[in-house]
Amino acid sequence: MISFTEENYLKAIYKLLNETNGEAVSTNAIAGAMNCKAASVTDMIKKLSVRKYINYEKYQGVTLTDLGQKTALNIVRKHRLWEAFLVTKLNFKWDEVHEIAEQLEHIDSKLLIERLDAFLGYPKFDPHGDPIPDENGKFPESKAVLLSKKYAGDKCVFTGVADHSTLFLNYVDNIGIRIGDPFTIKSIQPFDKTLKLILKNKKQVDVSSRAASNLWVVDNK
Amino acid sequence: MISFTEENYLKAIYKLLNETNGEAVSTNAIAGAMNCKAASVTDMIKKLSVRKYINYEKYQGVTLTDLGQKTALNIVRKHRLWEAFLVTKLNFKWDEVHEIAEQLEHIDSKLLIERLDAFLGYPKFDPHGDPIPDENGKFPESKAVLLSKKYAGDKCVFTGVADHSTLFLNYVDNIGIRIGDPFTIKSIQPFDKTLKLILKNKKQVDVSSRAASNLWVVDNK
DNA sequence: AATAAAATTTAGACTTACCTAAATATGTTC
DNA sequence: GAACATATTTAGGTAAGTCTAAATTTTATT
Ligand SMILES: [Mn+2]
Ligand SMILES: [Mn+2]
Ligand SMILES: [Mn+2]
Ligand SMILES: [Mn+2]
Repeated sequence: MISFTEENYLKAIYKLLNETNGEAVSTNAIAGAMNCKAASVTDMIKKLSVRKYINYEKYQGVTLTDLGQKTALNIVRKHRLWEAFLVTKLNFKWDEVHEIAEQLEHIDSKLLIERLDAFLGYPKFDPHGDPIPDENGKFPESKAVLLSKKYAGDKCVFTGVADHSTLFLNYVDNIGIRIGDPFTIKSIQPFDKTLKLILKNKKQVDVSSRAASNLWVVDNK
Repeated sequence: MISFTEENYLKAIYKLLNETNGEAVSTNAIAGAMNCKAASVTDMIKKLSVRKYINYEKYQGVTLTDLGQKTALNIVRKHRLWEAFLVTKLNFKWDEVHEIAEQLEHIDSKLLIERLDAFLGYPKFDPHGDPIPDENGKFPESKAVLLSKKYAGDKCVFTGVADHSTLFLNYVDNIGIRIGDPFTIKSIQPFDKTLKLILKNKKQVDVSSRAASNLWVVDNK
């Protein structure tokens, strides 16, 4: 049996490995993510290593084994399915679901997740546009790129956020775009790269370069 | 903050107090319910007593304080709402939900439970016919009595089970009665008190005295 | 290559929730 | 009301997960 704490470490290591593009994750980085001290991390990674969830050599950081990756992806899957449930069935806002999903992701029942997935209609993305891996850990295809990479005249569909903070989510709410909404880039201010967007309701909004680099979009047609 | 373990102790004490009709619950009884040793119970009840969840005097057993009762009822509420969710929304059978609800009952979010309750249409009873207390710990009215107390000729509606074991739940499934079903007691065998029931589909079934004392019913008209 | 700085590990401790074995209190029987 | 049986508590210990402080290794700088 795997404990909540072990699951949280694996999830943290999984996320950090994404940021390092697969480079071994440092003890300090894990301590930062887990909000604990490096000494505690050393204890835990020794244990996870013995249990074959991670590859670990003293002073060299860690990577996930296949078992560790599979386990981490299952937690990510559960987290995102529960977030989808909270938003689509229980009318939560997308900035209210993360904390609750942090708890629900540890519920241990394969059947429950199968049934929940079916109940939700096998969603491919969560309320923040994050892809939901299937039971084998496979992610859905996605051609999303950051809005900051696009050009004036491009027609896009808003598909997700890279920043999950309440501050940013509220900012996006206020702009008036929702996941799935199409828009056109009217112009990009040469000086500071502020984008002027035309939304589907014809309204125009300015989006800072900083904000644009936290918005995922796909081409529209 | 209250731990999962503390919550489980309070729930166990709550259930045992029901069985003793309010008489102080013994250390051994709690150990039996919690599947642990009496010495562990003594440790825990000292702690729960310090935290004002229970009334405890050495060697005299325990009762719940108002805080303890309120806390226990909230766990019962969550347990039963989650069971209702699993059965009515995720198509679980009534004998499959208890273990999962044992986990879900510890999820900590007032808003989640409010939303879940609304999503389910404010159910008053769970899939086993057990009453769901409201957010103030108040139970719905119920006039249910055990089938074993009824007489030949009585018309009843089946409202719940007193025994939650898979064995008994499957037995009830096989008899062919479901919660909410009406039936008439055709006769009661004088020798062993076996009841002969006439179901709504005209089928007749025999129900042993033992089974009848685990079936809750209300009068039908 | 030597030294300084930063990262990591080790050592020793604390808390929670559990255990066994021993001590003590309660209750039951004669 | 002794003596025995049973229930409960106390004493001392373990494992998980955390901490601080000290030791060690790696990395960066001169
Ligand atoms: Mn989240
Ligand atoms: Mn998400
Ligand atoms: Mn149950
Ligand atoms: Mn139930």
